[in-house]
Amino acid sequence: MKILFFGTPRFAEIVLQGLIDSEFKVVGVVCQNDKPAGRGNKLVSPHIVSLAKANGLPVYQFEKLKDHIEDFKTMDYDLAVTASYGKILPKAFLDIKPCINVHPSLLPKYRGATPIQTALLNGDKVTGVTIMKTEVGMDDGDIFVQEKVEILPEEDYVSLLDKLASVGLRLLLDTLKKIEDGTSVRTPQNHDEATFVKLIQKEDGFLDFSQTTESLVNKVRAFVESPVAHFYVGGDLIKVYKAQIGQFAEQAEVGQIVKTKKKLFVKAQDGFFEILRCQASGGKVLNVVDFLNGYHFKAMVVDR
RNA sequence: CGCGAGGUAGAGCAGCUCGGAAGCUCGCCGGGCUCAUAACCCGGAGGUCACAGGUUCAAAUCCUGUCCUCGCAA
Repeated sequence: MKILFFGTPRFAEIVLQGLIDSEFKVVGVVCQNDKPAGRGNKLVSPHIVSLAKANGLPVYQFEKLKDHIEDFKTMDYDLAVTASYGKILPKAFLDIKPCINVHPSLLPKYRGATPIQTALLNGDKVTGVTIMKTEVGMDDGDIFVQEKVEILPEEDYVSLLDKLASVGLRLLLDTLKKIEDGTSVRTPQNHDEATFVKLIQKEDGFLDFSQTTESLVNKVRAFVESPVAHFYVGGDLIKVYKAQIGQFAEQAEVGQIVKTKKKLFVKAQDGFFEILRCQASGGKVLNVVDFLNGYHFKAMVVDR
């Protein structure tokens, strides 16, 4: 079975790698356009482009799929697979060949672009992966298979994404086999139970210490890749990559910074938010011990 | 040429304005103290101050160029 793959970020990369290694033949990769990024605003290709090229696969980066329907019609493939492609596929494309999607949530829960972050933000203990038919509506197609995945307390966006992607890959390969055999079965979603996730804005990463330590830690876990949980002290930006609910028996005002030789806390609504890994502007991401060795606090209360 | 910060012991930083013996914290090695610690004391090893030129009696420090890292914006 020849597969045309649609996907852009890391989640898609993991799935694509698995497909390449499988018995199925990937005939091409469609991903988003190169974008100006980083210092100098140089044009940067999505990571997945190098993976595709390293495996000799043609890469298609179309501004609008709608304008390339004829191109797709002439392509030699049997089935399209989407995984975090990042764009809605037009009906004209979906009408050409069947298309299935890998979605990292227990649909109909968490439809949309940020299911993994949302599960972490909400402090969920369980999430999952769903293989479903790609339709015009957002993540509302019939379900082939779904599997629960436990979220461990120390898990963050990156580790959870890896776990979900590898489960998703296994389920996808399973489903592809069944489709090939003609034994696949799919059931409609219960649309009444559907929930939708929000897109993430940069300011969503701001740590407001009037919130609970648990919600702050969840924010760190969810946003570790982007936009990264952060706050300001004395005008300096501090990004937090790893944190936990701290154990510290002292009184302090909300937003006050408390440090010992090897530990760094910020008082939050209901306790101490302990920073384990962070970064100041211009510096590298550091474990808290290294950070404390050199960083000079310009204030001992976070900026509002 | 989008804006900005930085490269100094294994790690994180200070020193640079105003040129004149390489310093702090952590780690490491050795010793000591304590019922105990989110601890403490003594000693030790470890650095071509990113690289290359230039100015000077003298450069981590001033000037020029190169390489690398990071924050912002998009």
